[in-house]
Amino acid sequence: MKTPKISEAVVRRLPVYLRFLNELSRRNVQMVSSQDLGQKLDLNPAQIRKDLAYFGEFGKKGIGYDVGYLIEKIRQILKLDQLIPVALVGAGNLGRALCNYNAYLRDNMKIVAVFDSSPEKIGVQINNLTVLPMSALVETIRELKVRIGIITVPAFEAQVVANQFVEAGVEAILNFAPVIIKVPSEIRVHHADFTTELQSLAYYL
Amino acid sequence: MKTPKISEAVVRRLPVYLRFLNELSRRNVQMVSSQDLGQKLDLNPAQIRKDLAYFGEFGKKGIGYDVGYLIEKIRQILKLDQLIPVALVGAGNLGRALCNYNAYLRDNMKIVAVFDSSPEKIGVQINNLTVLPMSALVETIRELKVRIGIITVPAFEAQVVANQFVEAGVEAILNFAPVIIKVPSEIRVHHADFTTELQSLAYYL
DNA sequence: TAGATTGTTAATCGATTAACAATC
DNA sequence: TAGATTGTTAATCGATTAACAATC
Repeated sequence: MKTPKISEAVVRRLPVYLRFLNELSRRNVQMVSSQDLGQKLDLNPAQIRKDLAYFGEFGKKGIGYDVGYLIEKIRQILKLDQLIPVALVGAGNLGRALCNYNAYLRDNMKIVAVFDSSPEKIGVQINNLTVLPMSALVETIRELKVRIGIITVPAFEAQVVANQFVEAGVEAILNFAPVIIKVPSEIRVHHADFTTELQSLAYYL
Repeated sequence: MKTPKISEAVVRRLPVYLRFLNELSRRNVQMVSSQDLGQKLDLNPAQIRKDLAYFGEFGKKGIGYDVGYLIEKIRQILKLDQLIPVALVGAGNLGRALCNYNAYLRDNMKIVAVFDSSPEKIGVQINNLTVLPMSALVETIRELKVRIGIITVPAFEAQVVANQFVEAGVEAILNFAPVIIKVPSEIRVHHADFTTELQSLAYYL
């Protein structure tokens, strides 16, 4: 489990593997080959084998991969074998959608705090969480040991929220606002903006 | 405006350029250099120049790019100079969030129809659209000349919805469901699943 | 003119794919 | 044993970056 420069492309595929493996597990499938995986996930089998081989020898030659064992290993790699507290800022439609999405509960990620800047949102209940004011952000995040912050505020507020996350000691940020946010290099930011997604799709019409 | 094999990476950056150029335009900035852009967007200036050069000579040597002109050109490239009707299936939290997101209205994309399979959702008003039953999907999409379909249903329903989109003649699909959907190769699919996004982020903790 | 910045070619870097020995 | 599939090296492919002549 050392890190000999794993590319981002590899890391992004791991959750996709995990998701499908979980489905196989639910269907009580015991073993799976890189060929099977490749077919279902539209990926080259050699690539899948190579991706996994970065982290260890998880398969059996001539047989394939044990589904349960591989799930366990990928969860370890992604650090999903521990509870990861997440905070979200922006209790709008998107924010509420993410809160209600409990799919990641199974994978040990949990939104433990929700914040908003507008007074009429504060105190509102979302999925047994009470929306807190921005003034409570830094302290609450420190108390709850939040490691990942999600930003679902309008673009013009995103950088301010990011700054607060950084101040509070968050290690990674998932930004849904349509703007590039700047943070110190030791903090990881992923951008998940669906307007750019939709616009790039238009190119192929 | 011919297509000498433009890579997906290039196409994905164009909306990011466009977004920032729009902001410059709002601020009445006339000209911008690849250096400026690169700094703001965390990209290599040479890459930006190369990306744009695939589509034409939009800049002026020694000067930079005219903001308004570049906006116009990128909008043409992305086909955002015409109205693009979009349909959405799945009137849950995420679906409603996307409907309310009117940011893409400015960019000529418009959600013109919303569908859901559960009876209690049908007839509900979302942003002056009435949620329609799945049985109306194919006919409505053909009538409204919908070109892009958005899927915000649970994973187990996503493939069925995709099949209906294909039958109705949609040209591209944006899938938010956490599952790989299979469509004929002439139809473009982008996956925008934030659970995989969040999980890959955990790797970097 | 001098300084700046593009468009483009060449060099570098990195990621994907093919191939195959090892082995279950 | 024969067939299948991994782990891994080598080959290929593609994308990013550097460099610089052209030129505003």
